Amino acid sequence: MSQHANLSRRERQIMDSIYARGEATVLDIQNDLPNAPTPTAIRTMLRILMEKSVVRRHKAGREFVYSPTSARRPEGAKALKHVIQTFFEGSFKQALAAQLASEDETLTDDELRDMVKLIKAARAKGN
Amino acid sequence: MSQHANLSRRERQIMDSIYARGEATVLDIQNDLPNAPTPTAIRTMLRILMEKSVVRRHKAGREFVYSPTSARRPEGAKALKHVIQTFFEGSFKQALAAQLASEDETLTDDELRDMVKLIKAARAKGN
DNA sequence: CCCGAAACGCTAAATTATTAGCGTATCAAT
DNA sequence: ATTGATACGCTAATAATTTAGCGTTTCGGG
Repeated sequence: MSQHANLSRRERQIMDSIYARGEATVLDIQNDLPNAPTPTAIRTMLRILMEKSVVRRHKAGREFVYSPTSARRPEGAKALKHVIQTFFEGSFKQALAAQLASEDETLTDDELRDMVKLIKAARAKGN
Repeated sequence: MSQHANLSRRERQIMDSIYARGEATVLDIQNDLPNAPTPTAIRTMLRILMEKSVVRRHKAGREFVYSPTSARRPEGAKALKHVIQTFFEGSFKQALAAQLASEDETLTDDELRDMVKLIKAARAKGN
């Protein structure tokens, strides 16, 4: 199971921030968090997350930069799968339909065209 | 923002169970939860979730059946969007690519064909 | 009608999560 | 070298979550 699922609310929010950015400083994270606490509080969470081995860090100048220990794509795939399982009866197709029906259309025509290509390539490969 | 994001870990797990099933009894939920606590504990969480107005319930025979107050699809769309934002740089296309690349191929050829149709229809409509 | 099984709610206890306080270290500019 | 600004970690407090205990209710079968 994705480690993500076992994290507390704050821990997850912090991981979301780090994943969305690729890597992040304490201040980056503070900017992303809803009802952000003090930097010190965030550092405490980060220390815990390090103890759990879900983040690591390196020094950049005077400050630390935090990044996930698990690569983004695999984690994303798991998260995606979970959402599809929970809300779309396990059907990616339904998720796609929902996205296409979404009001705030974020998909450009170019992207749609690319997606068709991706799918066709997958079908070809599947044969 | 999706209410989902503000819930505690257990609350979220419970909501996931209810959403995945459409509706659920206490025992259903207990079956779904990792490290499931006693039914009484689950009832407490459900009571809290009711106070937060995220679930409602109705009686079926001797027991209660719980269901979400927010419809599944809109919630799913929000959850999906969040995952895409967090792990795929906001690009649904990338999420699709990840899914297609996924080892455990859950997408049948039929589904892929349908997806192409959906996309084409969306493009046509977009013009 | 009475009993046992199964479900329930309330409430208090225990565990976790979340936060801030406070003293220390680092760095750059004077 | 001293000062000021910024970042840090440890630790203890506060707050929230999570859990189980216990008495009550409900329902079906004897």
